[in-house]
Amino acid sequence: MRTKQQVVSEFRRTAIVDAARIVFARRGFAAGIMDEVAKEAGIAKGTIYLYFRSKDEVYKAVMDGDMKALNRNTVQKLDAAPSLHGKVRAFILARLENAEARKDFFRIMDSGQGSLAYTRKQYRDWLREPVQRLASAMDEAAQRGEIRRLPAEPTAWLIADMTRGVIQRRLISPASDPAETEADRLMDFIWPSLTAGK
Amino acid sequence: MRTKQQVVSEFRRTAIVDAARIVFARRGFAAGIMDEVAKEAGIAKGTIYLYFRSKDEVYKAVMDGDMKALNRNTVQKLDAAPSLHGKVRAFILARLENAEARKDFFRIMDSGQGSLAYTRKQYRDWLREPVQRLASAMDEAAQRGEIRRLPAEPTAWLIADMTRGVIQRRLISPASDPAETEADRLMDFIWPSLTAGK
DNA sequence: TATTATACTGACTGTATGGTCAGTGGTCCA
DNA sequence: TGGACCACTGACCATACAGTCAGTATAATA
Repeated sequence: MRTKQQVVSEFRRTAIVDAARIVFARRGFAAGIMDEVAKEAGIAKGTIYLYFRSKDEVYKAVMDGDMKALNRNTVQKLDAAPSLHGKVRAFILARLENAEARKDFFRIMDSGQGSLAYTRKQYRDWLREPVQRLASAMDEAAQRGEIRRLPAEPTAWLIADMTRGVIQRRLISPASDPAETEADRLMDFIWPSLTAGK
Repeated sequence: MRTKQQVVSEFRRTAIVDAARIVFARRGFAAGIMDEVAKEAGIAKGTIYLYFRSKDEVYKAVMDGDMKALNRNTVQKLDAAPSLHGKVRAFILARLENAEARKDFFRIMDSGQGSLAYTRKQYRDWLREPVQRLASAMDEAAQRGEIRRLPAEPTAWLIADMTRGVIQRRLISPASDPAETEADRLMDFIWPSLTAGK
């Protein structure tokens, strides 16, 4: 049973992280000032420092939370799809839609601002789980003869890289097509490559 | 005939831009302080402001110069290749090798720091020429029946996005394979997709 | 209701740094 | 040789902002 205290405390933490996400997305990490985060959260700046050690900690909290949610979401949709084709598409679509729904977060994460070293070091770890799921699915499909034999893990990373590249372009020049269309276009490109010679 | 004055002036500008590239790459834009740029260039800080209006201007000079050089290089190699396969590979390899050779610049450009808005707005324009060359080459090859018919420009952008994604990964986790190998791996993935059904 | 404990506030501090400008020294011409 | 010119210098200024902490409001307890 959580005490009233704990509930309030968690509420504040969440409010701060939410506010920080908005401010960092709007201005970037360096120009996203703590006074503004406080204002956005409707509290005094000092209060933030009751919950977080530093600006950097707040940044990490934003990144960690969103990244975990995104990866959970990706893995879930990937697992739910029956075929390999569906799984690859699910992976791509989950990333694209998330980028759409949470432009804020993706702008931060994309721009790699803030504790750069931290972001860099974490990036591969964050992505590892969904990518490895994808790789396993590809391995199994290859054994069933559905796709050609290819190095599953590098290829899965390649697909992740492609998706990321497309997301970045869509953030830069306002997305022209809906995520579904973009996912289909990507699949049109990827699938022949996986099945060539089959 | 350039006057002695002009020569010295150009020399200084270059020295400043070179120093700025190093410092910004080392620390990022925000933390790359002008005192350090001056020190790196072996001049006083005030001198920088004789040649550039602001820190932002210096940043733009770094980006513009490097971007133009990179694109010139890409187009040149692309044009030199005889076949479409060669052209696509040349495009990828040029980007990869440049990223390798000028990690500094790519770290800045990748991290999108500095005048963010500027970088974002320019990015598509910068890439447009090489990408459109690639698209034309693909169109021609499609007409010759070498590859399947597909929307050339979106596909060319996709290849550019893929390449960028791979470059980013190689910057994050120290590149394990030489650029040539990576280019081949990418081609193994891309080419079947372009020729599927042929 | 009085007392203690706890959460919160926001004015303030210290520092970092972009940009300035009065002064210096070297160069060139008369 | 003198002096006008100007590229260059670096101490200095103004500002912005992360983080602090003495003080206040609110809630819990007796």
